[in-house]
Amino acid sequence: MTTTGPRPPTPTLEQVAALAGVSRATVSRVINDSPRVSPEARDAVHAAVEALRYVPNRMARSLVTRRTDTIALVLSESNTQIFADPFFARIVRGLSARLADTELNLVLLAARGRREQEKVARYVQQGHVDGVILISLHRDDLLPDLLARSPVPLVLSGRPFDGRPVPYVDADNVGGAVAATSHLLQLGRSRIGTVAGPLDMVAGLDRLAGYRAALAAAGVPARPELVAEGDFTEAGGARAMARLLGDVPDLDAVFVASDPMAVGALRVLRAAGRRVPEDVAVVGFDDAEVAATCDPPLTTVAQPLDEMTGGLVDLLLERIGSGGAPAAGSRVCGTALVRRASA
Amino acid sequence: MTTTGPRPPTPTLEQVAALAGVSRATVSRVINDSPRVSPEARDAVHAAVEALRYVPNRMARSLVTRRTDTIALVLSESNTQIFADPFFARIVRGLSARLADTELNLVLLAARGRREQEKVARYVQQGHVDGVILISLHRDDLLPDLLARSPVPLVLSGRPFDGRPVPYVDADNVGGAVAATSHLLQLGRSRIGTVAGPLDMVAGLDRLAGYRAALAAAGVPARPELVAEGDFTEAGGARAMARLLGDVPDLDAVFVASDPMAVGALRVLRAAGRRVPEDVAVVGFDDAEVAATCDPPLTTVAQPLDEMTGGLVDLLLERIGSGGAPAAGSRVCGTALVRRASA
DNA sequence: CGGCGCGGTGAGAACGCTCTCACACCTCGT
DNA sequence: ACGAGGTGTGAGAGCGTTCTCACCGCGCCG
Repeated sequence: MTTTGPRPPTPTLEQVAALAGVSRATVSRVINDSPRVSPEARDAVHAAVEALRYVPNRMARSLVTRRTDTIALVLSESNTQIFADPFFARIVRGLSARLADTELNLVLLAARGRREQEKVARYVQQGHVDGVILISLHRDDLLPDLLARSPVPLVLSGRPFDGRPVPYVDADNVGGAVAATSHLLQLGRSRIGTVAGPLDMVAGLDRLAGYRAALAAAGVPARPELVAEGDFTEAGGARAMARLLGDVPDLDAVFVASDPMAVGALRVLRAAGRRVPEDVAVVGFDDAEVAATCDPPLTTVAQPLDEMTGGLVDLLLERIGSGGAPAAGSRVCGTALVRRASA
Repeated sequence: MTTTGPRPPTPTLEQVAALAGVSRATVSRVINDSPRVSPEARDAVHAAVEALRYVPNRMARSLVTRRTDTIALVLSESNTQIFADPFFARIVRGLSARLADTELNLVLLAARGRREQEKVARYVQQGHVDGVILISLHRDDLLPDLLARSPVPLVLSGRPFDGRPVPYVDADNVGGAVAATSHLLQLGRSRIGTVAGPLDMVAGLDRLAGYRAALAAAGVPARPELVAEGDFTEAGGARAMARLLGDVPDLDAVFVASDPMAVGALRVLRAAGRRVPEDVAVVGFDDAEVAATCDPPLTTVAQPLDEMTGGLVDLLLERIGSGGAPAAGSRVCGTALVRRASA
């Protein structure tokens, strides 16, 4: 008969020890598989664990070890757009995969708006996690400061705004944008526009800077009307493309700062009767899955995502291991132009 | 000079007490603002907390209170598609908002593949969270069983497959689909197809059942070629629509089981030269943001998301409060047809 | 044959908090 | 004037782990 009432008490180490006929210490040794245990004791303990369905209490363990074996991926976004970005999904997948055969757990914390950011900061400060990976940073984001205040190791996905001493992993956004734009120049295009990312994010800024640098290096004069700001979403890319096309009807190429935006741009170009790449050549950024499947397949700048997620985790673990040691070791990963049909 | 080395020791209650000239117990009372503390003591403690930048250690607290003030939203998905679904983003937003002015924290746990599911189950069992909300259930999902095994309260977003005694909150998918399909019938359409959701999910199944029920009630014979299965994504919707159009060229209406799929369907219809709603009337499901902005604006079935997320939280808190008490109180929320231009 | 090392074990002290008591003090009412 | 009742406080016992020690018995070398 199932009785209503308080939770059934979960078994403790003590009870396992009693059942196995050994001491708490021995059970603890078995659980953490220390070598110094006789096979008999080990078997007895395993049997008792099995019988009692014993699961260690993490709170108690963490209290003494001062580790939680959990790291947080914090997304600081005012809207929930970020979820929709395939880049984000790939980061999550990459991190999970990287942590798959470790003891470490990954939790996602979403913080939109000041109150939630403070709540997340508190969560971290209270010691729920061993380290934090912070993603999707905007210029006025409070979270880096809030988190830097606590002793919990922090690494950033993407270079921070002001040169604060927080280690990070980033793609070479400038280099990638230069490669993309140079490619369009080599194609003989001269009226090259760009759909930039949000300019309150470093990735948006850097990709725009790369675009400008490539043009400048080729001696092409900068024309402000060739730049339209997007927000990394497909809809935003479409809007920006429409603006560009309106202002510069004879546009013959465009560098779009993310693949979702490029998909939106392609749609607008087609609707406007422009052929891609004949009339307008298009290069994207990210090498998202959609880049290979859209029509026409998108020439784009690939980021080494596995290397980046791996770097993020390595950096974080290193800092955790060293007790929050020196803030060195940031990494910028090279990008590669992937040629497809659109340019 | 910043020295390399182990973490600076975080202050403890003891130290705050010493500085404030009171006992641990009093500090604890102030922290948990119990009424039985004199103003002087309260001020002294607050000052000490401030001075030491004291933050309570959650592990220690949880060890004795047996609460973590954290609940988990677990997404069980083999791919990371779910992130891209605006429905998911709205759930997260709704839950966060609902928890905003409580002490409760929300963490997201992603589990794709068996190993990650087991890892998530272990995380929950070890006592990291007070309760779990499980979302995006497929038929063969292990997680409900894995989680039901632990004493941690669980509620489902969406009705479970077999009638297991787990409380849930769901939209009236059947009713919504009936309303959508009936609407198309009332428009005088007779060759009504459907782009169904994945048939290993209850929402997919129920919406298809509603479509069939409405047709049957109207005496319209069922034609298998009028049903194409999608996967709730835009690309999947486009594929399914293309299939449908190929098999049934004289289709005059379609009920699409999610708005992202409907957007894909609209694109395919336009590419095929069909006017919406003149040639083919389209009804979606979800009332996602995109439904209002796409072209033409989408007639769709709205789910009361705030009610649903609220219900989820209420149900869970109730069970947490009662120590995992009876599995009653599941809730099915009514839906409403939102008329726009597409049908 | 006595010590020495070593593998296996258990007793007990932390870890940082909450919470139950018991106690001191300070009104009141009679 | 004296107990009853309330208010603020502190001592101390846990919560379920880990980890340091000390201990025991054994084989081995000198």
